[in-house]
Amino acid sequence: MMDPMEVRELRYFVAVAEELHFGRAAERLGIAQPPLSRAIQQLERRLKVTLLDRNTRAVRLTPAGDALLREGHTALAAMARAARSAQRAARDTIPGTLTA
Amino acid sequence: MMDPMEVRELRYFVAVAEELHFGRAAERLGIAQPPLSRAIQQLERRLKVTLLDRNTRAVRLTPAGDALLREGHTALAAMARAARSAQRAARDTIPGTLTA
DNA sequence: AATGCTTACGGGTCACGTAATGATT
DNA sequence: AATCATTACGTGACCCGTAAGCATT
Repeated sequence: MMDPMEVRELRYFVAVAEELHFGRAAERLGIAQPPLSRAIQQLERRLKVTLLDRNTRAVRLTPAGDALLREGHTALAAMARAARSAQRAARDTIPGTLTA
Repeated sequence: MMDPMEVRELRYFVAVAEELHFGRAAERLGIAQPPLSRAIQQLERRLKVTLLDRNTRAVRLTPAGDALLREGHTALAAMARAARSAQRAARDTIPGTLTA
């Protein structure tokens, strides 16, 4: 019932958290504001946590949002590293020198 | 054109890589074999890397697959940790003690 | 013939963009 | 009135399960 956070959601959140502005974040991500707004809501629902205060004009991070921003960078980096690691291993493999 | 690996794909791959058997991995994931098989193919296409040798009867890891399995665990853990970190920060926040 | 991965096919969900709405300055 | 996030609405892509296909033992 509580499935894991997806990379796309986290990427979107990081963009908003860094820009503190949905419009600029959407532009940076190459999407429109509405899907970005919805993705953040979905992530908040998934985690059952409020990540952003957008009461007034300004968008600000909640403590939970601040924590997710910091750990989020690490997590996204780890995902990217895993992918690169596989690609490097493939590149460094001389066809015929298999692990077996 | 080369978008990032998703958590679902990596989770599926780890299951197959650990079981070395699509049927058991699918059962463990609570899905059918076909979507699992397709997800692995999609991941291989995305990374442009062959992760599994399923020529003969047995399923075996390629060097790239082996690398992804090891780094993959770390990455999935980092994603889960980021989520928990946000939830913990929210829980530890007394309503009224905001960062501002 | 049995086992096991893959391809074919149909359906439901999800993510997106455009347009309209609401709220704040 | 202007700015900016959200909700409404329709469409295309994606993911899944069932069924059929194909290869190996």
